Amino acid sequence: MSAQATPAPLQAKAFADAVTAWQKREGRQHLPWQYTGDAYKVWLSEIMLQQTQVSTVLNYYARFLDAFPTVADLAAAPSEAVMTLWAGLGYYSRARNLHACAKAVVAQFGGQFPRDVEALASLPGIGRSTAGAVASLAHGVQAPILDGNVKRVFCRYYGIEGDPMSTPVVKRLWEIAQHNVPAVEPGRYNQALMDLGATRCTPRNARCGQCPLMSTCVALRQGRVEQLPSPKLKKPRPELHFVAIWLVDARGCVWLQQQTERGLWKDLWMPPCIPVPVNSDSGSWYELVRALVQSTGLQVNADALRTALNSAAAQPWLVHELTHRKMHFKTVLLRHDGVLDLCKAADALPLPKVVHKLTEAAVAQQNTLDVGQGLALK
DNA sequence: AAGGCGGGGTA
DNA sequence: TACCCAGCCTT
Repeated sequence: MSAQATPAPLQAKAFADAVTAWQKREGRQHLPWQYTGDAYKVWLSEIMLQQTQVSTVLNYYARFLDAFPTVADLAAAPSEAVMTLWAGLGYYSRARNLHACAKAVVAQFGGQFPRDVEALASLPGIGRSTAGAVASLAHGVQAPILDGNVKRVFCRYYGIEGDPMSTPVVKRLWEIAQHNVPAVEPGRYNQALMDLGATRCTPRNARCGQCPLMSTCVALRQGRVEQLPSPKLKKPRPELHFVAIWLVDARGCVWLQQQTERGLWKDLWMPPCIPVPVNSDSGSWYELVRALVQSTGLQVNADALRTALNSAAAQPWLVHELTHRKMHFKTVLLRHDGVLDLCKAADALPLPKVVHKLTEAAVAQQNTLDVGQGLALK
């Protein structure tokens, strides 16, 4: 072998030893769910961390654990309490599955999370990767994980081309993950891979000089670190426009509806929102808004409605961006001199972030409005 | 196999 | 602005 021979990727045991030793020196050691041996804490953190960064999760995790110290507490809680604590974290099916999973753990496993990966993966909201994380991190079971961080580390270290979300690449990555996970300290090893992806093998500006795998990394040797994983093909996001009806009563309560259709923000509470063409004028909104408000039994003053619509139209669009669409809102502010039914405290309802934005827009539109008192339900 | 699903951190 | 994050479920 010549002096210039390029070193091959490490064998499984050497690979695991290298990253595990690195984790003990330089990995993350003080996250609140780490090294507790508590499957409930590991599971709760893993669900929250799906598609969500650590810094965002920390506060939600602490509040959840305070409200529901055990899986039995969570299982016994009302759905609305779970959703309200989750509100703002996004991907709300995670919260519904979280609650269903807690109930299943109590009903099927006596309140103890199973050690077996297959059993874990059969539970709501737990897929193959999360099952591997809970089994290895909480129970020391030899099980692999494959999240976004691990995919990036493997794609670079082994020089794997292709969309990392595509079926053939995912299949190969799982084979590597399965092959490399060690029998000894599998949890520490999995933690090492996640820490590497989060702190060294980052999407951009990777810190290869501080990586324990730098001497055998294919992407680094070939100068392709910034090119791998291969970029996903991006699709254009639909842009949707809505008129939000902000109907406030004499007490400052606001009319909200629970989203019952499957889809975006299901189970959460929002003011009624009417889809409108982007360049529509306020005159074309009139009949839609009038019919919607009258459907509640309230009478609508035509002049007041015209004024409110014109005021709304004069506002800039409020933009709310999601991964898969871009939404624009204008807020029509309407007053009701009486009292709307079923008033509840705002902090007892799950509201998506966009409702907080709409609240600010309504306050800005008429700064005498007090929206902090409660919410009217219809 | 493809699409839907939130919100925020980061460069 | 664009990318992407401790993915899973439904169709």
